Amino acid sequence: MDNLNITRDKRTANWLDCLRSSGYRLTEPRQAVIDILANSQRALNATEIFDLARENYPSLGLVSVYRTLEKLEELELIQKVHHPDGCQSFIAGFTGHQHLLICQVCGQAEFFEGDDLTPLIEHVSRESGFTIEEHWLQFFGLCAKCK
Amino acid sequence: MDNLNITRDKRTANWLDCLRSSGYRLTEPRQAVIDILANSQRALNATEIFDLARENYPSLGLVSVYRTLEKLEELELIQKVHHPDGCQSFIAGFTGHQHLLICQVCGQAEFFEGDDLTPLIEHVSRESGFTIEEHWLQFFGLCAKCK
DNA sequence: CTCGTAATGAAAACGGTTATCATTATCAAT
DNA sequence: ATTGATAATGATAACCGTTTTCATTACGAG
Ligand SMILES: [Mn+2]
Ligand SMILES: [Mn+2]
Ligand SMILES: [Zn+2]
Ligand SMILES: [Zn+2]
Repeated sequence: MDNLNITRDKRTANWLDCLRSSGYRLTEPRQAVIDILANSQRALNATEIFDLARENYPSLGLVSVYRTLEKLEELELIQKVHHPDGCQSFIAGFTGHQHLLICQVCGQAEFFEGDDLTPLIEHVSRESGFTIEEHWLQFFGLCAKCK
Repeated sequence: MDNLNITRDKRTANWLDCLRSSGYRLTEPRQAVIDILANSQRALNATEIFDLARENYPSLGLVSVYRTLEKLEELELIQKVHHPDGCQSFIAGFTGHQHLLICQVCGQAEFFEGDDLTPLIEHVSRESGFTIEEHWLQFFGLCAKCK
């Protein structure tokens, strides 16, 4: 629990550092957005972030949420999540190549790695004549709580 | 070439049959949309279909494109394609479990199968406590023509 | 503290999609 | 073929999430 809070604060601090060292100012609206997004277990869209952040910082404007999301995505601190009912939500991203596992009920998301698609990619590549440069892989299911 | 046209006509005819046997009427606007989509090598959005279909059927309304897409998706004749710059395009779907390979330059799409994600799914499942029920897999690259 | 300017929130504009509605066209029943 | 019920259409307006505009605020280097 304590441990979790330390983790949270570290991520928030890291994001703020990252903004500062990229020449951006550390403003209250940005911190309000980051506080929400850096600690969310699931992907959130602009309106959800807006509503949650305003609980602690009621003067926040929706436009600042959009502008902050733009910056965080540009700095690769968050990434867009595609979902059957909406492709405009964001989640804190790790570094490197990872994929998402999403709960269809509560939306809780986890990253996983360990996919070795190399043989499949080579096979499809040969078969199709394509040079394959990127892949999207995403799992959907029920988290431990929801099943 | 001839062979290709026969394939095209068959798919179009099949879609029309499918509409009819589902109780829908066979109208000219619907046929205009189907003519485009049933023969496209790449995913198209509503506006693209509208522009292409109006070349042969100029009185077509954009709203009819949206309504036809709705029906075709419901009948599982087409499927939505998610893409880094837009998630509102559609492509003719095959039956069964297949994945897309998309050219990043011209958009040409091919389906592939043969992915065996079972070991990975089991591993991630054990690790996370999730029950995994669905997966999305999509490859991006350069087609033979574009590389 | 001062000052240049990045960042903000309110409001308006924008653009893709959906809803409304009077008119038309399909097709089953004559 | 003709009819008639109504599904489907296209024009128009409404909708809603996102972006742009702009006067004001507040960050932070000096
Ligand atoms: Mn991977
Ligand atoms: Mn698969
Ligand atoms: Zn859940
Ligand atoms: Zn190509």
